[in-house]
Amino acid sequence: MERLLLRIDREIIAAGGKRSKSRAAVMERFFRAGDHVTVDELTRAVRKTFPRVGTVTVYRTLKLLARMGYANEVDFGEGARRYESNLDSHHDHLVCTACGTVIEFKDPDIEKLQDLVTRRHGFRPTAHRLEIFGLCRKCADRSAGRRQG
Amino acid sequence: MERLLLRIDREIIAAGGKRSKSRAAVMERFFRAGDHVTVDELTRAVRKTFPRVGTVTVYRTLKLLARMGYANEVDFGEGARRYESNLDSHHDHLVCTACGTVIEFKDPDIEKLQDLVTRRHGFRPTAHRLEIFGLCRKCADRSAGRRQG
DNA sequence: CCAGAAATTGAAATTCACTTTCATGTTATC
DNA sequence: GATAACATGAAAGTGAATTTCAATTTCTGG
Ligand SMILES: [Mn+2]
Ligand SMILES: [Mn+2]
Ligand SMILES: [Zn+2]
Ligand SMILES: [Zn+2]
Repeated sequence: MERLLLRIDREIIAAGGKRSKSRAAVMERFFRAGDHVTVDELTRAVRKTFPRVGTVTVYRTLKLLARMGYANEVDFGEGARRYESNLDSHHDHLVCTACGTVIEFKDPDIEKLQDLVTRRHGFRPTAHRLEIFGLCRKCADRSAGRRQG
Repeated sequence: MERLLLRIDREIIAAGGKRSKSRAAVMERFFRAGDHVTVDELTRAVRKTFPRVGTVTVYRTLKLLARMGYANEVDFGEGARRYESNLDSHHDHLVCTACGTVIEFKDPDIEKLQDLVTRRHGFRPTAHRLEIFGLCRKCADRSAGRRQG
């Protein structure tokens, strides 16, 4: 983690950038924070320790991390996009429309079938996203309980 | 098609609405148009025959059709959402990032595997979307050709 | 330590898709 | 055709995201 931040910093400098406290604070919080965070959420979190950090810097830092491959933009159709760290391998999402919980999953079989589909259409895939919306276990149980009294 | 429009009109009236020329024009164009159309695109198309139709009416009509189940909102992350008619059964999309072509596909095996995933997590699915981004056959060929001279 | 050059910051302005408002026009009903 | 309800569209309003720009910070190297 400390390692990661150093590595990213070095990469930024190698590309002609300079270090900065605000950006460092944003990055640290981002990689510590639970994933799938909005710019607004992250800004509030960062400001607990660095109250003067502007929203713009959070926008810029997350865009930068995404460009460098350390973060992913995701969009669950809520109106604001979310970011997740891109340190571990690809996964897809179950999104609870009641409580907002996001469950990550990997399914190699689905991925294989996706490859077949694209091949069948002469399509050369570069990225994909699979999102399943519905009720997480907790919310499903709750609504079932309510239904039965 | 004429049938469809009549049916929708009847449904609107049954719900306390009234007929309207603008809305009729939008609906007709929408169901004739190729799918995956933006509000802006559809507005321009409608205005070829009804120049006075406002963007707002297109927004409202598409929202209405979506609420009534005759249209779907889709979002390929371009900044503006798209609409498609919802007359035939569910499908997913291959989206060419070079030319914008959208290929629709159905894969029951993938859907089955999705069901397994959700079951494994005690998740009750209500909707999902699977989008694969990349190059369509044409664009893939073109870029391959360029690479080889 | 001290310029000076270049990158970074954040407040404010801007953009853009989309929604809301509201005065006016249309449609249905009696 | 009078009346009430609905639909329309121009204009104003929202809200997320981006751009602008003057001020600040970081780095270099004398
Ligand atoms: Mn994730
Ligand atoms: Mn489609
Ligand atoms: Zn839930
Ligand atoms: Zn293409």
